[in-house]
Amino acid sequence: MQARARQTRDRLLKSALREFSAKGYHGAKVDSIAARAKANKQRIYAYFGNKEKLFASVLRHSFSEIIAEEKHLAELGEQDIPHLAEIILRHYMVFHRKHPHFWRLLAWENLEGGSHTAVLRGLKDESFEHLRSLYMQGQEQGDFKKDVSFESFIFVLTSVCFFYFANQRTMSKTLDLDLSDEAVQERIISEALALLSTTAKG
Amino acid sequence: MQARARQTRDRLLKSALREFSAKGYHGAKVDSIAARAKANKQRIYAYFGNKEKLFASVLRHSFSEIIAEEKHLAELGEQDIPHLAEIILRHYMVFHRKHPHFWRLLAWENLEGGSHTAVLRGLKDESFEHLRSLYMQGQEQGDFKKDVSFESFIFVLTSVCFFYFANQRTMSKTLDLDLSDEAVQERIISEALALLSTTAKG
Amino acid sequence: MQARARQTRDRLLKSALREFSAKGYHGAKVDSIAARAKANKQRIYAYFGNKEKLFASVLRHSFSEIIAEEKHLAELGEQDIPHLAEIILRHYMVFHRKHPHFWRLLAWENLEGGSHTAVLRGLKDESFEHLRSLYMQGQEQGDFKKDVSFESFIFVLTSVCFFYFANQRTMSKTLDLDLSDEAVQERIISEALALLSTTAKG
Amino acid sequence: MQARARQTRDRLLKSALREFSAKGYHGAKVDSIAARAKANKQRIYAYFGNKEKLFASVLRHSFSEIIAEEKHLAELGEQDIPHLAEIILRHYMVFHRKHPHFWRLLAWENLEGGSHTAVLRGLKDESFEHLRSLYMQGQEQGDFKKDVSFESFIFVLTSVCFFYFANQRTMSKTLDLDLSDEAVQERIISEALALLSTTAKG
DNA sequence: AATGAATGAGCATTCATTCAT
DNA sequence: TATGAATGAATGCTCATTCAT
Repeated sequence: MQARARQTRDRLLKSALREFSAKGYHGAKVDSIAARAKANKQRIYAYFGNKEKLFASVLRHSFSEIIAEEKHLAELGEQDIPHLAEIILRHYMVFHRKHPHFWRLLAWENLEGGSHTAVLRGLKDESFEHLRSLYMQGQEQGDFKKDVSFESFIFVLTSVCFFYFANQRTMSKTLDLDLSDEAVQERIISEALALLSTTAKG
Repeated sequence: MQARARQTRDRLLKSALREFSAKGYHGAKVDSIAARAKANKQRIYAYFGNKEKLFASVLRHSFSEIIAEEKHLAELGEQDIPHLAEIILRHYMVFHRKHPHFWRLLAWENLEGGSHTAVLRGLKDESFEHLRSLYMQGQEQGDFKKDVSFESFIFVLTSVCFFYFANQRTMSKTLDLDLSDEAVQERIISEALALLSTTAKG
Repeated sequence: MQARARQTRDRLLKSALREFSAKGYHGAKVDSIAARAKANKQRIYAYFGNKEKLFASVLRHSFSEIIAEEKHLAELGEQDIPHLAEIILRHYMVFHRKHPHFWRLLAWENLEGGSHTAVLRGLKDESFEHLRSLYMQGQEQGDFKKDVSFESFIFVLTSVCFFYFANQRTMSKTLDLDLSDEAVQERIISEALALLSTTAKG
Repeated sequence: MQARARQTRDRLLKSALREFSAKGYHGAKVDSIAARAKANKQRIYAYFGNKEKLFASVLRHSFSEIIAEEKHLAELGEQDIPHLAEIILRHYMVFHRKHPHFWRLLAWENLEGGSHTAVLRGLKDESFEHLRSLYMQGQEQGDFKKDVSFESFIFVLTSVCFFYFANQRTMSKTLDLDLSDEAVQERIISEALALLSTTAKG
């Protein structure tokens, strides 16, 4: 593949990411994707086969690119264990804010049948395994309750962060709070952490 | 409106709910909705105006029907305060399991622009206000931490339940747990409650 | 046919006249006609058969009603012969202004194939025959040129009047004159009469 | 635009002219236009935007093409002034016979709301201005009556020609004359000219 | 490699007409 | 007589995909 072709392909991927993220699979139009990429529509079929395969490519490509940034979590050390909940919670909040396409693509996937989900398998494994070992060490040390498994621990943290962004529109109305405001976000974070008094010492 | 018309209208609403819930606004097709309802396509325009208004009707109708069931929460009394977190968490888990369309419609709305969200305004207010007063009473009594507002409290509970269903597919893979299994669900619930040691007494 | 039915029928005819005149056969909608008449759509089929037959009825009914007013011309006497051109020209100008549906229905008919034209046959005959005899008498007397037949005479007069209304929109633009203005109309009339120096005496 | 595209576009324009001329804007169907042009329906939207814009294109294109033929009138010289009425009358009769779409499109426009008429503005101006100067010169020379403005003069001539074709069907019945017969046409022309004894000399 | 041209199935919506009460 | 309910064939327009240059 020549340099020019690579560039066209990249532009198409970027454009497709924005379209799919914004409008979902059915809402995104091949014409728009091509137009936004300033490429000829036909190139999509030349490079990706069809719309469906383009979607899968977008998922694979942007997820791996995004998740590459998660290294931060993989570099945590023993000294971080007592503040693990806060570190993770803040990490994901920053992460979602930085990568607004992530939760959207995930949500589309969960809604539209998840036929491309296979792509995701194993993507998070590494950092998760590291966090798991830190958490279990924390349980031994009495930092975390013994009756709360790592899965549940990470599940709750993940839920809050995802939900914060994914349901921002509707929850802002329900709670009469502007969740897009950073101050509000900070308040929710600190209060949620207070609620999750993770320590086993009570 | 005659009886026959009412029936046709109801069939259309039901069919539309299923279509919109399954495929979202753009993915749902008017033809399918009519076909599934065994009604003539034109009836949709006679009764609802157009696809968009049909969607709004579906939202309004099924949400109000669903939320009518939330009365359960509105009937909680003082004696329930100490177990409020558990009651709410279990309530929403049951609720989502029973009404699989709810989180889907909500998710589509959040993804597809949320232009119909106005419909939802005020729907939850009543039960929420009741819960809020119980929670604040609980704070006075020392059942709940004073530094955790009702908004954050309910936010975390809501997040976990919504996320449990909305991201079931992807999280099952990530955590290597079958979240559709009731036993797994029970485990997550109880561990999450352990994590949320809501009591102010430590 | 009962009184109520007769009223409904009449309202439908009136409404149909306005719709067909304004939008032509294809542009007029059965629903609109019924709605404007505040009648049930189905009545149209009960009373007239279908849209096409309704159109024919409108043509027949309103033409005969309109033309009944042409009696004025049938009452002209010998003393009017010298001013026949002016009388006829002014008559048709007033006529068209008073019955704006007339030229429209005629124009639709001429455009859309004229399949209903048979309806018109003989409608004008009476007054025409009277005018013809006056004109021929005028020719004998030297009021009119002998080399101009009645047909051509009436043709030119009719043309000017019809064209004045039928092409008002486009001719106003072409001539940069506001033909809907009564003063302009008067000017055109008198100048046209000057042009048609009908007298055989020069 | 490539050669093939240009051909397709031209075929569509031609087909659209026939359809719109025959059935008017509402009566013409996009499917028929495409079918008659042996082109894919979608091409209409690619080349013209939508039905409305196609109609405007047809109007603009065929009118300018037709009117290009009016040069004949723009080339008249001083020696033609005495016979101006006859020249113009015969010119328009030939013109209408040759371009049967012209009066039809005009008539549709006048009937259907004339929202596209703006397209026509200025199209005839040139030849009209030339005729106007010849006419005024003729008035000076005593060829034409001083009390008949150019507007009225041209109005009457235009009326007769337009009406002759536009109301051929209905007038043939009314006058019991076959206006489509060339001999009849010739008779009407010469008699009308006799009637319009334009000369100021009487 | 890239682009313009063409296609056919699909989609939301409308409309004349018929059926049932 | 009158009205509401239902139908099926359009109708203007879009879209993913393929063909030709």
